[in-house]
Amino acid sequence: MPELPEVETVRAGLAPAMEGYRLTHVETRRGDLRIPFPQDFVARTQGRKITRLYRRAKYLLADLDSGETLVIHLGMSGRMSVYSHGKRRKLGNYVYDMAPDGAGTGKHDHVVFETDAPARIVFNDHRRFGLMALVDTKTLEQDKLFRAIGVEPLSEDFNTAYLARALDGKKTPIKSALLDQRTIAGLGNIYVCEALFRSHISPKKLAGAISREKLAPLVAAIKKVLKDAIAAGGSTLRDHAQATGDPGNFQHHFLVYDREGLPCKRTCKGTVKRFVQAGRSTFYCPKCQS
DNA sequence: CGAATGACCTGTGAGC
DNA sequence: TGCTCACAGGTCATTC
Repeated sequence: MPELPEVETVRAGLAPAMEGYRLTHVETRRGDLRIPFPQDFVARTQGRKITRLYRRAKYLLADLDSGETLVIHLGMSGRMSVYSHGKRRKLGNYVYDMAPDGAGTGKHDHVVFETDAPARIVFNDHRRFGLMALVDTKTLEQDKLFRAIGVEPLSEDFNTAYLARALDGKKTPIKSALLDQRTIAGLGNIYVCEALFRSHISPKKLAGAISREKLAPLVAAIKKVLKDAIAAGGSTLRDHAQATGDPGNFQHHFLVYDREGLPCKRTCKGTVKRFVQAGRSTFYCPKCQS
């Protein structure tokens, strides 16, 4: 599911039910996610207050009042769903439904948190590429999971100068370079395809061979497509849902992704092609991306 | 060293 | 109806 806009959308929907609240009950229902839970996961989370909920790259991070940070990655198919206790309830700008019978006991419901919002938060991930971990908050950025991660694309640190330096001399195609989390944090297959289309750059172009004049439009396109996607609640192809259960809407704004064989949305009269690059589908218009 | 490949896991939709 | 195949938002270990 989730690239930066989807994770950011989930974060925004979780915050009213988690931030500032206490985890009154924690249950792990299945331990074999991508990284198995620590044995004492419940002991280290239950009873703790969440002081801050934020995002780094495609990770959701919840600082606990114990000095540890709960790290959550949604993998390809992970969801975090919030259900209100007792009645449908508005918290912040979100309205949360009551839990249907059996919420949190499904086949792929791996973790259930109760908070004193009061709400039940269910982590569901049928492919189990996701993970939860606990790391020391003070040394989070040095942790194995984070120490090699590149800049946040929506920060001021991500600019033409940074990208020029990051791509300099790289002989890998630009598509692969942008997917590499060490270059930029949070881009995935959809938004790389969309950003390259929007800046007229072929995904096959070698990263180090992109002209200086094309870097500024690429940086701008990345920021714009991510912001627009966040505003739309992310893209729902199959699995992505917001914390309220609602789908995202940005899939209706794709210009190339998942449009194989359809006409290019520009006036070039080209046709969108799909091919496999580094094991992933790439969508592009050969006529107006070079 | 950097870059390419396949493995991890389940579900779904297309085609026969 | 039911089979088989291709494919899906990500990362990581292994190989060249």
